Amino acid sequence: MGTAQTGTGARPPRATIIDVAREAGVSPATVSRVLTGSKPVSAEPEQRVRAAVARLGYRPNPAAQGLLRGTTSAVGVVVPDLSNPYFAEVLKGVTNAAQHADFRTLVADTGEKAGAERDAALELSRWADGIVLCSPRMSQWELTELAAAVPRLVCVNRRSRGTRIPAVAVDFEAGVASICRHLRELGHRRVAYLRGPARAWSERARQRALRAAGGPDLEIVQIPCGSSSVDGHSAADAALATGATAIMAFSDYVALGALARFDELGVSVPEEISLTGFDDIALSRLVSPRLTTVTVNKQDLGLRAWQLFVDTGADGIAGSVVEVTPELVVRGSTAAPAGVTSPRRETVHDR
Amino acid sequence: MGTAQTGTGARPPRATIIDVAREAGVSPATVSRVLTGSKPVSAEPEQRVRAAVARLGYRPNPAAQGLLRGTTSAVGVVVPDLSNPYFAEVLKGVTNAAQHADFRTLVADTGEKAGAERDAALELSRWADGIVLCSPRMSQWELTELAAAVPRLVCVNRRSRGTRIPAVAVDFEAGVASICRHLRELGHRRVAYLRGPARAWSERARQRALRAAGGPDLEIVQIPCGSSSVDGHSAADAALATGATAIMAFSDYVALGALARFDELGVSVPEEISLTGFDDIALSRLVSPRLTTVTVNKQDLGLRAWQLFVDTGADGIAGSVVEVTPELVVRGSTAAPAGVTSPRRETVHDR
DNA sequence: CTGTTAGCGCTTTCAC
DNA sequence: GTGAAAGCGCTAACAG
Repeated sequence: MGTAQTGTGARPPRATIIDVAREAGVSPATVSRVLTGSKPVSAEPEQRVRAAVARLGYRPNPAAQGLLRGTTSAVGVVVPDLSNPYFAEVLKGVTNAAQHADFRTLVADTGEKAGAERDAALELSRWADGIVLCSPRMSQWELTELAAAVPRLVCVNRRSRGTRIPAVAVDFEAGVASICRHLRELGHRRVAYLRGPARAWSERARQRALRAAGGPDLEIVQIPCGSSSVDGHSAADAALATGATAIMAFSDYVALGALARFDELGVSVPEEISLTGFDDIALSRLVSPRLTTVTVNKQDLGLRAWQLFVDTGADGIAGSVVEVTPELVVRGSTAAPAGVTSPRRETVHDR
Repeated sequence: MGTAQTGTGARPPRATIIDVAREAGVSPATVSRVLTGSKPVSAEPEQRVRAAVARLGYRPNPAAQGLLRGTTSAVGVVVPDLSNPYFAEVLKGVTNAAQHADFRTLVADTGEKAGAERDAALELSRWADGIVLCSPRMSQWELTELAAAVPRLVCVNRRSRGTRIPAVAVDFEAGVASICRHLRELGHRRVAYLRGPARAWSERARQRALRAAGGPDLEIVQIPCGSSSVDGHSAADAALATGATAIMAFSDYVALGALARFDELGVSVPEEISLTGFDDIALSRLVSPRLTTVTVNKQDLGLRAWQLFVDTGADGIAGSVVEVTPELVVRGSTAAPAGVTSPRRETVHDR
């Protein structure tokens, strides 16, 4: 159908509803009614309107609609780092769900800078009906302030006790506990923990779990590290120096960095040292040995954030918190420490 | 500053410019002039306006501004798959650049479905001043049609001969050629190529390069594969069965899948078989052996796409094409084939 | 069932 | 240098 003029030449000014009305020989109101279905229109004019819409390639101007309706049909997503597959997956989860509901997704990357989060969220919120804030690094106080300024703020991986901010969060305590249990069962007694960013709520949650899990039969040695694979690579030597028989990394990403370092050093995993991650990113099953970790459905996290966003009425009530419990997946990177003949369980729970 | 009411309770209806005007004892026009700087305003009223703005937490309604100005200050990015780190990086590049210019970024994920691209782009374009289309899988004809319907369409990794669509694209031919040269120099004479998606322009470009590189001293055996690591994992056996001494994968992601399969099979890389990727994603230097590949700055690709978007006037002229030449990085996954004592170059060009 | 009218929040002439 | 008024494109009241 040679309707649209192809390629070359000047672009026609975008058709307005008035153009369509004129073209169809009806009033703008009728066009609107056909398009929104807000009120019944008889068959014959409806046909003419639809034909005119198609002929002119008309699509309503969302700015005008938004101005009138007072909503944007958009949701903003603020993430610390799009390069991090974890956040990319969460974003994908939100986007897919939003697309399904005819919502647009706006995205902002704060470059891991806690100071940028507030402004990014505030700015995006002008253009959106609400914000999904991923793993905010900002202070509790700032977050509370922000929640007051933004209509419908939903957090991912950040629960705030005092407030009514809806959130979906991984149960980091449970995840860390299951890793600790696994290592203890294998016979490990001394574990080095590669710490995440101090400002991250998820790191503080992990610390709570470690305090609970640590004891006379499981000593935890803390190693400052970070959240990237480069951090893991750098911290690996210090972890090794502690004499621990197992290393628990803040995340899979960090663990992969440590694994690469061990490879360089000729330290074999899991024979000489066991290694665990957190999150189960795609690559963790592509490395050798495959990484024992705790699995989190990241897209699902995004989907649930979207649902909270929807549930949270525009009036700002409802403040439910969804907790997602991660599952341990035992793969090749953990084994009994050298010398311990605990029955190495070959039952890999993977898949 | 107890300005913002914190947390609890009902949200105040967002302040309008009229509220500010009343609060400051001036007319809305003056408020507008202060905020946009479109015309000079004397000092004293300006102070009162700024104070009122701060007190009320006023921020202009972008829908109203957009309606009046006819622009959205937003750019749409359409990608096949946000889970793919390649596209996540490109998106990050665009977003960062856009943020810098006070533009919002809208994102859509087409789930690798060629049929969804057109609709996603069209829909996003209603809300944006233009679209960055990443690695479109749609037909040339569809793309041309789309370019006519969307103001300012910029493609990433897709050049179209006949049209004036601005694009930034990796020089896949040069990348493939450099890999072929590298393998031939090592002494390989028979190479299996793991094919990408047939619809991808980048795959067709690779095929052109392979036709040029193949010959009596370098036989290329084509293996149908795909673009994911799972595809690479599945196709690895067939590639092995060809008797080739080296495998060239469509991308790093695919190569990592193949590498995992070789690990399962106990086939050692590069001793028994050499393996190459394409793109140099972050994980390729975390696996063992580290992957020989061709490096592409993916965020830079996004940045350049943004620049093209800016350059392309709203009138739709200018149709320049930027070509990015990738560089070979030789790492541990390639070596001379067994039996050939070509001087194994230990000079790793990495970093 | 359909057309006319008013107005969403803002910017920008046009007068003063 | 400032205010009044018109209008961006659309939808929701109102008439008819």
